[in-house]
Amino acid sequence: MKYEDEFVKLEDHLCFSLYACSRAIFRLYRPFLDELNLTYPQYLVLLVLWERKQSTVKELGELLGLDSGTLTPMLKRMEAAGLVERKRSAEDERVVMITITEEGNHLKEKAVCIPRSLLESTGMTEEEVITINNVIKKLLHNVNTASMK
Amino acid sequence: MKYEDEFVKLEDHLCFSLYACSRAIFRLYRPFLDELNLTYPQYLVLLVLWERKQSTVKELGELLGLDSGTLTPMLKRMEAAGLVERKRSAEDERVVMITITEEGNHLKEKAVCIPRSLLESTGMTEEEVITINNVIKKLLHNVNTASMK
DNA sequence: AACAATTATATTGTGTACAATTTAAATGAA
DNA sequence: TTCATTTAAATTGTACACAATATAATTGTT
Repeated sequence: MKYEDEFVKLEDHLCFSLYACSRAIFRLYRPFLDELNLTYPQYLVLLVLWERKQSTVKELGELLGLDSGTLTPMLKRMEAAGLVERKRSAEDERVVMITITEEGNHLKEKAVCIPRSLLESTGMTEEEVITINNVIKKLLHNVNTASMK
Repeated sequence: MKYEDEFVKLEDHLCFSLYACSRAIFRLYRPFLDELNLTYPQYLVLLVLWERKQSTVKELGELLGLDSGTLTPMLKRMEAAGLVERKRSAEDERVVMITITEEGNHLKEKAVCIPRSLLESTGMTEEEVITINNVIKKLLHNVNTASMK
């Protein structure tokens, strides 16, 4: 009945565990991403573009849970680095199409080994990771549903 | 055998789920914390100080997984807001003691209801949250152990 | 058609994160 | 004791996050 009590400690805050854990995993990614000159959020954008070649800022925002205030400058940096192209759609001038470049696509080959490397460095089994991921995805869904109201 | 494959999708990246989920929960906290004029990381600092009244920058860094580059400016803002005091230790001039003020301590009464409110808004049971928290804390431990090597 | 409302990005401003470096104090070995 | 090493914070610089606002294009209503 922790949540009935007067005070919930830091360590009992699920939100803190998630926050600390995601940053701790960022740290594991860093040496691999440094190799590719990528930040973690940039890597996430590429994951989307490796799947579908092309996307809009709006769609990237929905998939990653980021807004244009975060994405616009990040995508400009990625464009400057030669990883993506930004072009206004001809049909709807409000929309900016983000397309992956040859160079951006080429990084995929160097990046595919990262998930397995990280899995090994934590010493966890693939099944464990998949199970936890499903739990977190369900939690994310609950939280997003809650924030709609 | 996802991790043996050529390519792991965004949604199968546990790290992305954790990252998205922790930011989604931040969003649930926001209206409550706005009321107290706190950011989420500042709330975390107060959680520590509500437990032990006093801490050092180093200790806060270890507990929260943040470094002085993040904490120093944040603690200065909290000092400016009247929530904490920053004072060099007399025994060891390198150490900065962070002490909670009357005002900072007073916020505790307004904040204790937050965890329960959030629990209710997600519609999850306390047992579920505790279970997930234990899973994530174990994962965090594994990740931190991995990064030592 | 005219114009209000909506939509997709961009911009501005504040607050983290964190690597890398700096500074000053304390510790330890010769 | 003396000086190299270590340690705790602070500083610098870059990159997110995100609220709030602005801008321009499209859609919906009358």
